[in-house]
Amino acid sequence: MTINAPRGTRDIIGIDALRMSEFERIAKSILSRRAFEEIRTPIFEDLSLFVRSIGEATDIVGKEMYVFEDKKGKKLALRPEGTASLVRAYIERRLDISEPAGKFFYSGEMFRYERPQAGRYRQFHQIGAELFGNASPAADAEIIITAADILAAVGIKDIDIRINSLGCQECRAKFREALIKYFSDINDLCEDCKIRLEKNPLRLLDCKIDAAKFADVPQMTDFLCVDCKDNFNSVLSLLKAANYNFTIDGKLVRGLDYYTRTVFELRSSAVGAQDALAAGGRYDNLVKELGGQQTAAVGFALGSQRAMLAAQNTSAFFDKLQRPEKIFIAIADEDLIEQAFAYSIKISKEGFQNNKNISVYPPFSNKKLTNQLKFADKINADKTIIFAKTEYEQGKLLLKDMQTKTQTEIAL
RNA sequence: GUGGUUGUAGCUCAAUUGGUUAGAGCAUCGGUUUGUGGAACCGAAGGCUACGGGUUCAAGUCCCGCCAGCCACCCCA
Repeated sequence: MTINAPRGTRDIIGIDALRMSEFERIAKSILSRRAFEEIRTPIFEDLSLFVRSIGEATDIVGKEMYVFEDKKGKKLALRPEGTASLVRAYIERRLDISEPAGKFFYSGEMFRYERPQAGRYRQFHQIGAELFGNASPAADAEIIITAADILAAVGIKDIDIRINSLGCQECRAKFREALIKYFSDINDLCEDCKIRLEKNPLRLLDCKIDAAKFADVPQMTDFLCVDCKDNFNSVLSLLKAANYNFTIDGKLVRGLDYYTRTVFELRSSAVGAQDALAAGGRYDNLVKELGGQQTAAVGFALGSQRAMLAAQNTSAFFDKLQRPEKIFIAIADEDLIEQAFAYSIKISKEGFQNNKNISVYPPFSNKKLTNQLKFADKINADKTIIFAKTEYEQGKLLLKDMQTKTQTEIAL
């Protein structure tokens, strides 16, 4: 009986692993140029952290978390997203006091028990950034732009930036009431919408079945208070000033409870229904709610596998990759195996010390030279160094260029 | 969690509609006289048809279950 990878997980191998590493490299390099610092948080946390930050009523907390008890009966959960952990660390290390304007990013695996689909996995990789202590619309704009830049840098075209404002607690409450009133007058809501009306009326705006019935639904923008409205408009002007196109989407609401004011999603038509490649927003109350100082915050999270899926134009990617020069060591005479082996170890070590971008394949015995050269081809070796008795006794090796088929002698 | 759909060799697919021993291409491995590669030719290996039941003289093919992938919903990155 063979054992398979659990549902919704996968082995990333070969070219996909390369792409993944390269994607991470590009993202980190963009983030660090915008002064975000990396932070690595635990992969599991106290269950209550997620319940309090993401919200008890959300699906993520309600039915998608991997929850378990440790040997002392402590309730823990595999992280379903990154923001909660980061905020926890920010408060725990008292960065809200010592470094209130901190800018951080993370890159790692998240876990959600969902039904898998292309671009949706139970273990998935996210890269995200959080910008603390800055309530300025410029912070919102920078976060959105940074997420868009990462996607663009890996060759994703036609990124649709959707943006909305959820307002502050006051204006959201008014909007919520108006929505409840509006929807209560509609009789033939779908089953899901009836539940949403109870749990989270904002989510009705998202419904794909009933959307047609909501032609004259109240718009959030009409309920924003003066401050929130100014703030939203400033974010939009900043995006325009930096030449980023966007669509205002009054129906955009996010599934996590902690958002305030700006929310956004970056979509691509290059994938199926799982088209949100990155998303995020402002959450000015979360740090305080989790026990820190009142601290403004805004961030995004980006789904790496989804981004990979959307990045069909992968050539741009690999153009940037500096492939190492592959060197294969062959032996024409089997009794030179020890010398050849030691030599291969030696040059790979020197390559590391001198920072030379090479990869060395040590020799193996039992094979004819013909087969060794075939193998060199298969692995796409650039050079083959052959240990041959006659030349070796003169202190020489044969260096074969696999592309040009030319062969020269080199000193041992 | 709901509905739909698919599952045959490492990969892409066949198998005359229920009928002998499940085939092919690519990939793999070996060989073509042994110190020189990509081609060509010859050969080999590789399958309890995802898994488990059932119907039938007979099941890769039909039925049920189960697992997994995909599509949409739900949700979300």
